[in-house]
Amino acid sequence: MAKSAGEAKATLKPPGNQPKTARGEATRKAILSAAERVIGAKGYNDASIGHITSEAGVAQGTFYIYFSTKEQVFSELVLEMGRLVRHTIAEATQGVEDRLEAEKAGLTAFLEFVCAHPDLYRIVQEALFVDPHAYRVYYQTFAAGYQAGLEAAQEAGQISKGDAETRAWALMGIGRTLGEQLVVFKSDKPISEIVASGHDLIVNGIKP
Amino acid sequence: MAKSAGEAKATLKPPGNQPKTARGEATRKAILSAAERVIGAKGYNDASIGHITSEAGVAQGTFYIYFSTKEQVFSELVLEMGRLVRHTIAEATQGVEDRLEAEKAGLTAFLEFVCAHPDLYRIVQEALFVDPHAYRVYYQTFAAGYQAGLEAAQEAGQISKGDAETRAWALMGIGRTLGEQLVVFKSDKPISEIVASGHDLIVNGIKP
DNA sequence: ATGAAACATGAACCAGTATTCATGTATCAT
DNA sequence: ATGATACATGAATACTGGTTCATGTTTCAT
Repeated sequence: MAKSAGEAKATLKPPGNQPKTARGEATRKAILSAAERVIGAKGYNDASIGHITSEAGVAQGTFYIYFSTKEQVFSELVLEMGRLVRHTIAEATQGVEDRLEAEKAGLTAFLEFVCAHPDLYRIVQEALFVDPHAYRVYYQTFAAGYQAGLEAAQEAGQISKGDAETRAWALMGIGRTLGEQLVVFKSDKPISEIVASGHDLIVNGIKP
Repeated sequence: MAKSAGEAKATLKPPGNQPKTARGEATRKAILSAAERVIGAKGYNDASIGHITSEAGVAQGTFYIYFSTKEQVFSELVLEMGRLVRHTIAEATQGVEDRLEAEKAGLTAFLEFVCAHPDLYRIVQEALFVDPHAYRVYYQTFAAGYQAGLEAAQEAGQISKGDAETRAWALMGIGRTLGEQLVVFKSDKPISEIVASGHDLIVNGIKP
């Protein structure tokens, strides 16, 4: 019942137009992927529709067959980034019983991900201005999952007691900034070293 | 000698025009402060010169008496933000002998600062796209200072040994994200609590 | 085959806005 | 007083770039 209504008037969003053919599907993907590269490289404002479509190898008007607005393609990228990151980390920590080990695996996976997708990484930051809602969703979803994980680990006695919400944000911040050091500031330090130092900090702190 | 040359051709930057009168000084400040509010609120692109000047209570042309370009006023804001933050933290940690205590004082000062200047905080993030150079300078300067402090504390045996560079970035990330939680996500958690939890994490880690 | 739906094109439209400029007005040293 | 310099104005300029549209072309069910 709730489902049938959603089709006619799109309870949540009018997504431009969804392709109905394999050809359309391919074109839409081409545009989306071009947008990722172009926006990631030049930023939202300097990335014109013309740039994006020419990178995708289609005419300018084609863009508006699949996206109703420039902002929409951006939002979609942010959403996709969120799903990808969470999926990547979930996969990497799958089956790791010890939380401290899971932290290490998660941090490693995250840093590898941002190295593989430097564009997407920058895009999320710009969302704070271009699409604040997407930005909030991105971080709040991530933080909520993180917090739940920490709380479970506390119950299990795998980590010390503490304010899981603040911890979640703080740990997220560590990953974020270390990722930025890699991608934005182009550090050549190997990921394994960064993870080792970062993880030691997370586990033991800095007290003598 | 070095000075006299600097005047004619500005070795470092042509700062639009520096005012030479108290009146000019005041106008320039008014524009800069209006720019902070407007850009902070609407973002760089949606903040037009018209918005800024009308907020400042001057005509549009007046802007170009003091700034040669829209980007320049932005850069100046980022630079100012950097100086302000570093100054604020330096002041707060002044004379605190123990590094662990200094961390707490610094984190508190930082969070209080971002609460007092939410606009400036957002502006720095946007610099990644609008003025990447200013962005890099901001974080690298901050990180370098942080790292030096950590290294000194290590020598003094006040904190454990570890990769000071990575630690500096990680700790910066904690402050950054906790500040964001406050300002962007409007958490109502009192700063003292956030600091307590964050500081405990920094000092002791999360191991059981 | 064939008509309709989906897809594609790129030139034209148009709104917004950064920047310039010709024309004033205030301030101050002499 | 008076000329010079700093400061202020706001309309005009110039250009960018998102979006639309009239016109094709491809795909596919029947």
